[in-house]
Amino acid sequence: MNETTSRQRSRPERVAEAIKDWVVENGLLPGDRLPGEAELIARFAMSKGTIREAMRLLQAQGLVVTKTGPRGGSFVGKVSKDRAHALLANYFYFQNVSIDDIYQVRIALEPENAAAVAGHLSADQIGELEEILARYAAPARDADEERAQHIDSLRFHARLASFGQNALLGFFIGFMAQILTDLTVYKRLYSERNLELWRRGLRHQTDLVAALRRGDADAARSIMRDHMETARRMMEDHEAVVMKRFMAE
Amino acid sequence: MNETTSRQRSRPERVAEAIKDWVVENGLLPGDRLPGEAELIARFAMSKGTIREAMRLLQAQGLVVTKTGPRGGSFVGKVSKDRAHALLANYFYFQNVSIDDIYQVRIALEPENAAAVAGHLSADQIGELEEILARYAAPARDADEERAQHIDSLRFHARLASFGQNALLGFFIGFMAQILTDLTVYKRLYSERNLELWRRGLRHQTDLVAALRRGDADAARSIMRDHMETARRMMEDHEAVVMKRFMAE
DNA sequence: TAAGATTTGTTCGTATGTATC
DNA sequence: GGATACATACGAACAAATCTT
Repeated sequence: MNETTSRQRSRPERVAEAIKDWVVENGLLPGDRLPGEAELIARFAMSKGTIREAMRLLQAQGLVVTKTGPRGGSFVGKVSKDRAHALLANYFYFQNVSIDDIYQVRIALEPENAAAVAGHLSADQIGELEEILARYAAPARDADEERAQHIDSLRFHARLASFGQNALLGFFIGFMAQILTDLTVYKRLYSERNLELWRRGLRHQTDLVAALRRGDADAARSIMRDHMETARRMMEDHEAVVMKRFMAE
Repeated sequence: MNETTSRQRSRPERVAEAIKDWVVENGLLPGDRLPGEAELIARFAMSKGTIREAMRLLQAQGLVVTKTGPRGGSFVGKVSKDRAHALLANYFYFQNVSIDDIYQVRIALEPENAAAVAGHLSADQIGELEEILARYAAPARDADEERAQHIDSLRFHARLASFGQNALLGFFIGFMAQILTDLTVYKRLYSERNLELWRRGLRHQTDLVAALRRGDADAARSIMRDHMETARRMMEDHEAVVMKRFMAE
C-alpha cells in the first residue's frame, strides 16, 4: 500500500506502537497495570518527555488510562462507546453526510435489529423501553419539549440497539442515534410540527414493544421498517443538513 | 465541588480541547496552518512539553499533522479512512464480534449499496471492478493464492462501497471488509476449499457488474443479497472467530 | 553541492501536584 | 498529619529534519 510513502515515524509513535503490541501479545485486559514511567524510560532508553508523549497517543485512543498518586500509574483501558462515537464522528466531520444518508442506513439496519432482539428481552429491558416511551406519550406543548421528546425517542432506539447480541450492529445504530441527537441539539431539527406523523411514530413504537414482548420477529421488523420510513418522511422537508462539527469528548 | 463528578482534566487535555474548539469556530479546513509551538507556548502560557503532549493527543485522533523544518509546523488534518478504521477497531477489540455478526450487517447493507450505485458508475469505476474480478477468475492452486483471492474479493466490495454517494454507508461496508481482510491474514480463514460455493460467488460478482453497468438496481440488490448469503454459508463451518487484536495504524 | 535558517523533535534536571497509607 | 509513590509540569539546551539560497 503506502509503504512507499512511509515516512520516518517519531519516537513517541514507535513507543506507542510497541506498547500496543506488547499489550496484545500478553493478552492484557482492561484494568491491567502497565509499566510505570520510570520503567518505560529504562526499558526503551528514552527520555521522560518522549515516553509521556507516547502515553498521550495511547490515551487519546482510549487504550490506556492513567492515575496519579500511590497505586497510580497507567492501565489498559477499555475504549468506551462514547469515545468511539467521538473518534468516528471526527472522521465524518469533513465528509458530507446528509440526514437522508443516515436514514438510508437506519432503514437497512434498525428493522434487522428489532427482529433479532424480539423475544430475547428481559422484563427489565422491556420496562426500560416503556419508561422511555412514557416520556413522550403526550404531544409536546412547545418547541423545547418537542426537542426533548425527539431526543428521548432516539434514546429508545439506542437502548434497543444495545440490547442485542450483535455488538457491531448495535454500535452502528447507536452511532447514528448519537449523531441525530447532536444535530437535534445544535440545529433545532423538527421545529415544524406534524402531529399526524408524530402520532403515527408513537403508535409504531408502542406496537413495536408489544411485538418484542411476544417475540414476533417478523412483526417487529415490519413495524420498525414502517417507523423508519415515517421518520424519514418527517425529515424530507428539512434541508439536507450535513454533519459539520467535532463532537465533545 | 466543581461539576458532576467531573475529574480535573490534565493541562494537555484542556489545551487539546481548546485547539479543537478553535479550529471548529474558525472553520479551518484540512491543510490549514495551526500556530507553531512557540506561539502556543506563549498563548497558553504553558511549557513546551505540555503543548507537545496536547498536539500528540490531537495527532492520535488524526486531527492534526506536523512537519519539521522551515515551512513546517502543525496543520489541520483530514482523518483518513484507514485511521478511522483502526480507531474503531480498537473499540471492538474487547467486544465479542463474531463472523456471523459481521455477515448479519453485511447482508443488511451491501445489497442496499449495490442498488444505490447501479447506473451511477463511471466507465473507469466499472473498469476497476472488472480488473479486481480478473485477479480471481481462475481457481486458486494453493492456500496462499486462495487467501490472496479472498482478499481481492473483499477489495471488490470495499471499492464498490467507496463509489457510492453515501459516505456513512460506504464507511460501514468498508470497515467490515477491512476487518474480514485482517482476519484472513491473521487467522487463515478459508483454508478449506469449497469449489462449488467459490464458483457461485464469482458468478455473482460478474453478474453484479453487468447489472450495475446497465443500471438495474433491483437486480443488483438481489444478486448482492444472494452473494452475501452464499458467503455467509461459506463461513458457517468455521469457528465463530472473534475479533481480538489491535489493528495496525 | 553546501551552508544557513527555521521549525519540530528529544533530553535532562528539577520542582510540583495528588492520591494512598 | 506526615511519609510515600506516582504522574504532572517547567525550562534550558541540544538534535534532527527540511526548506531556501
